[in-house]
Amino acid sequence: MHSKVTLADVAAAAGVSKMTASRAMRGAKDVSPKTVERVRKIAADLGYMGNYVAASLANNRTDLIGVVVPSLSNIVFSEVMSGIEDAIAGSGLQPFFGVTGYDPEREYQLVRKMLSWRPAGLIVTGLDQDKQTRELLSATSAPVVQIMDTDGDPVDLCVGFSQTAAGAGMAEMLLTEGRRRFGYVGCALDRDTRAAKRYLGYKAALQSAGITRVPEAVRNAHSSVADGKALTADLLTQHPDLDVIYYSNDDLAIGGLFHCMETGVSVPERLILAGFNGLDLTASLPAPIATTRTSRRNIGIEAAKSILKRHASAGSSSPHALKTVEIQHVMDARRSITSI
Amino acid sequence: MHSKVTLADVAAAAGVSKMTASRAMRGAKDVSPKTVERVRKIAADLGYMGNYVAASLANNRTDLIGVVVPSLSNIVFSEVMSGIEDAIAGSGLQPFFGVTGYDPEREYQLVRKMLSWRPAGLIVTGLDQDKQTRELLSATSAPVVQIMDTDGDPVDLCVGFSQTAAGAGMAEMLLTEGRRRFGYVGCALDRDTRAAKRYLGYKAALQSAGITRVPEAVRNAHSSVADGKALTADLLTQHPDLDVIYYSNDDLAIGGLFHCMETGVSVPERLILAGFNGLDLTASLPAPIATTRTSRRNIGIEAAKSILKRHASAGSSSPHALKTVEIQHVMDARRSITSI
DNA sequence: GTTGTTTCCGTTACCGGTACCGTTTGATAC
DNA sequence: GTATCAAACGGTACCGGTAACGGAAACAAC
Repeated sequence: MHSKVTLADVAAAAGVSKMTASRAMRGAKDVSPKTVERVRKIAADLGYMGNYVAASLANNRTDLIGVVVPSLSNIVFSEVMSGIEDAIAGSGLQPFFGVTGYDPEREYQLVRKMLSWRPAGLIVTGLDQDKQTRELLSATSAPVVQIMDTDGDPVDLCVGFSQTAAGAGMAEMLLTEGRRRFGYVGCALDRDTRAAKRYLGYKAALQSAGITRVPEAVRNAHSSVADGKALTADLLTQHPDLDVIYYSNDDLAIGGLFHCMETGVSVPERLILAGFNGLDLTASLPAPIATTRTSRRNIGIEAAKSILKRHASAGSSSPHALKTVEIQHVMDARRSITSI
Repeated sequence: MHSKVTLADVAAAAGVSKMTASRAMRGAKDVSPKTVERVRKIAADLGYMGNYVAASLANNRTDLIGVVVPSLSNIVFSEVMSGIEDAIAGSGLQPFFGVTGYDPEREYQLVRKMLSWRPAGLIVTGLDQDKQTRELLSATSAPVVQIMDTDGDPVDLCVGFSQTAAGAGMAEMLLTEGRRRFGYVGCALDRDTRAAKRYLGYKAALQSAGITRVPEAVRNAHSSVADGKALTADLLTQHPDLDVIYYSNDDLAIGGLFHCMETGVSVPERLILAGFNGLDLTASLPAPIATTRTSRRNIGIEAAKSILKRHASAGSSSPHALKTVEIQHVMDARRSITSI
């Protein structure tokens, strides 16, 4: 076992100073090729493994990017993370994730913890952190990217789209399809502020069209296909005349579709179902549902890129690198609505 | 801005030594309650934020748990991660994730990187790492948990179930259902060694029953519902007489189901479709498919727990804490097959 | 031969905490 | 009044690297 080989050991074995060994291992200049080779060989023989903790402390920066998401059971966030991964791959940076479970207190603790690691950047979901979390985020010198939402006031960088506009856009599309009797099914609107914003946009757009009555079936629980099925059944029992139902996401809408298939409600002829996210699955369903395709993968990619950009220019930055509060990238969810 | 407040600053402001400030912040003993209160107040006023990097270096341990998964687009791993999160919550430990994309080279690099952070533990997916990765894993003093698979030789701890047995179990169930004409649809079997193992178990069980001809449609690409649809179409065109198709996972099977619904093949009467994983979605489908329910959430939980256990006893451990190669927890996938 | 100019390497001083051990102080005991 | 002891706090030496600077040797130019 070679459990605790340090750089000093390698240096000693190679007959050079710690500093030279360090340079050789990192591929820095000011070392002769022969020495590099020798040091590396010895390091390999000894089973030396660098210590990021020490290195990070020494140069006062880590190569970690903290990523805060509300949930992992929602595939959307997995895809965001996947995009981040891809954008970062090869840059030497390393993402580390944390899950809040839509709990503001956990979010605060998580952000604190992450900042204690002095990350190279932070990516957090949404714009609606609570006050103390916001304070933390604005006090950091690391770049902070808020993603998935642009309806609000970003702390630093922001990559996403307007949730309100997405909801409104869907309503408008459905109106032009000639529908008039709108329903709504949602889950966890108390905590999922983005879903709530979509609902607001949806209702506002309908209101503008003179439609004020929007029967709803909501539940404050984690959303699932099974919930979509059950809530749709509830809603249609109460309001059998509906000709469109908007769901807070695709999972619920798919559940709704399955309910309709089992009870013989023809989709989309008699009833249009509209979800949100544009999951791959929706393209393969036996009957078409409407959805808003969100480019969540790209959101992850763009978020990571904007951190990389800052990171790259970090060395040459002016001493007082001001935080540029800006919306880096806005994806237009309104434009990516799948019509029926 | 209070960007670079260190413990020394806090100590100076409080009129105590760094050491006392450190103890006060950590809630260690040997500090008077008054002092603790004063120091903490000043720390809060100054916006002091601990530095995990420095702390970790000083006491030679981090509270990080590295988690290596092959993919994030597969919801199964999200759920594993979710289980890990839950089990760890409140323990002070912090998971950080990495994605290999089923690439052994990336897996090696990732494991190296993670170990360079001197984590409190490592959770990696599968038992089939390549040689150099295995060497890294066995050289570490941190506990290593390999998950999702027990058909092989674990480096240290292991939480999972036998993939081979799962495949065989499904075959046996289907045989007792009276089926005789078996097909198979799979994706990425070259890289997803666990799916490959299930297929082997499946074929072996069929062989024992005297069935040697198993038409297959496979594709070396990332699996999706759309692929399931397409591959099922291919397979049924070539072999319309099949009365059962086993898929390498639920996504593909769901795609198969959608294909059957669209082409009028009655499921499960004429054709049984069998997937793997037991996704929630499968319970809500308009027609029943068979699947193997894997308790992936529990796998995550148990894996994290076994690391916590080691972590807790780390202080009192003997100097030569031997690695105990053991299978900590085995879930029996064979027992959780959903019959039709 | 003297004076640059590279190239390569070592010395020193940290980075921001914590373990370990020593010291001071007040209280209690005798 | 002195001995004893626990509680509270400080000094020092690290943890394992790296930045910054300095210096010696090798090579070039004049």
